[in-house]
Amino acid sequence: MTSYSPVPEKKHSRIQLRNRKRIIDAALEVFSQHGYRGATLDQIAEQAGLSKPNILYYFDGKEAIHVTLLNKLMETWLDPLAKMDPDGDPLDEILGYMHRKMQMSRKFPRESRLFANEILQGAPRMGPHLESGLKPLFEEKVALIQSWMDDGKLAASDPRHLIFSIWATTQHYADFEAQVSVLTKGDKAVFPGAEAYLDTLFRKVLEP
Amino acid sequence: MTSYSPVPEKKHSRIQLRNRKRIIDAALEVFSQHGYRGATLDQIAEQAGLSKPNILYYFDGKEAIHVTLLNKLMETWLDPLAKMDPDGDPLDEILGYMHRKMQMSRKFPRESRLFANEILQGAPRMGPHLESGLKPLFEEKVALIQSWMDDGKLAASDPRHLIFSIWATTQHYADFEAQVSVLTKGDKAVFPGAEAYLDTLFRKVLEP
DNA sequence: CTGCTTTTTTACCATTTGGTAAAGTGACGA
DNA sequence: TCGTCACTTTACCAAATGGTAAAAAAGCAG
Repeated sequence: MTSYSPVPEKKHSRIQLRNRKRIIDAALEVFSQHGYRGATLDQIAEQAGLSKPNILYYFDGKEAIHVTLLNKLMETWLDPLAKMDPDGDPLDEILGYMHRKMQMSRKFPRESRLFANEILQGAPRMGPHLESGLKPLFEEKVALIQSWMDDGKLAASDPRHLIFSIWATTQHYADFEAQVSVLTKGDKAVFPGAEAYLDTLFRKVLEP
Repeated sequence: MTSYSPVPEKKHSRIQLRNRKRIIDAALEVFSQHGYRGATLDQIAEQAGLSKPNILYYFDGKEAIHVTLLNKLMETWLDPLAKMDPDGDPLDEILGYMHRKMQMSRKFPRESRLFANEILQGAPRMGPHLESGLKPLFEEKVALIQSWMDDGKLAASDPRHLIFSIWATTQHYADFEAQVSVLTKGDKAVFPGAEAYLDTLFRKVLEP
């Protein structure tokens, strides 16, 4: 069992904890804005309020920071889907999921863009995580939705493309914010409008 | 009037034309895969089969290549939307638009990722184009769709979010291909399935 | 206080990368 | 065949960037 920390085993002092958190926060800011290659250790250092060598005291390198960040956020990212309840009302569960994803776009746009960047580049540092983290969850929920459709509780369609369309439409507002904001300038209620629109949209596809 | 070309005015020899095209093609490949900062002139040079200084003989620099590329592709990118016909059948026109966008994702995924990269980073080299190229067209079509809705030819909803959702869902298959392919491994008919699903989806929102 | 460990800084380094100067090569008309 | 102009290559350079070594400073247990 190797550790990411420079200290061999889990010896996390208060300073250790505080600075590692600072670095991860700074890295989220910088990586999500510039992508992996576009981000520099100097930028992360400045954002974190630490010197570059000091950052390398806490992490083994640029890539280690990025991987740690991705790992840390993976659970948060999958959480809304994991919360989809097999025992709940099918329509409520899926619309609820869509709304939770929308909240993610609204509250965590940096996290959204971080993942978007990584996937766009072909997921070079996240391939394994897609297989081991996302895929099983995806398949579980696809099967769940399929069973709801088979039971006639939802209109039949391809559950995989349904999930893709939820991801696409909700993440769009975070990932393509630069474009959305140009095209909706002056509208203070873009997110509420989007939520209302998507609610109607998915309700119409899903209602039996 | 300044020109991008090293030759002051429009003196485009055969070699000039051929090599500029090679460079643009190579740049599309490299920029779409690695993003602006991630791409290097050496990569573009190798892909183009030319030396780096030779590339700089044809273009003023990395940024000039990127800007030229973006400009060249802008029209192609907006074309499907521009083709939406005010005199056509509303439902056919919008679904037709969606299908044309889907074709773009299928046939020009690199172009899609190029734009996605640029927007994700906040459109630093495309801001003006969004304002001058995309925005007027967007607003024209929003007004058109709104008038169709006002006339009762389509179910009422927010035309802006409708267009966003078409962009999001169709481009998803190109931009997040790395993720889609992991989750649909073995399925040879992802695109046809997506098209059928999206056809149903938008038909249900749009039908009055 | 004291000695030891953890943390931070200073001073570097090697590589990569965008870019340039200038010499060389080739095509083509007079 | 020669001169000119368009194109290409060779040999560089300065800045940026990821990373390191080692000294200095700060914590902290006794």
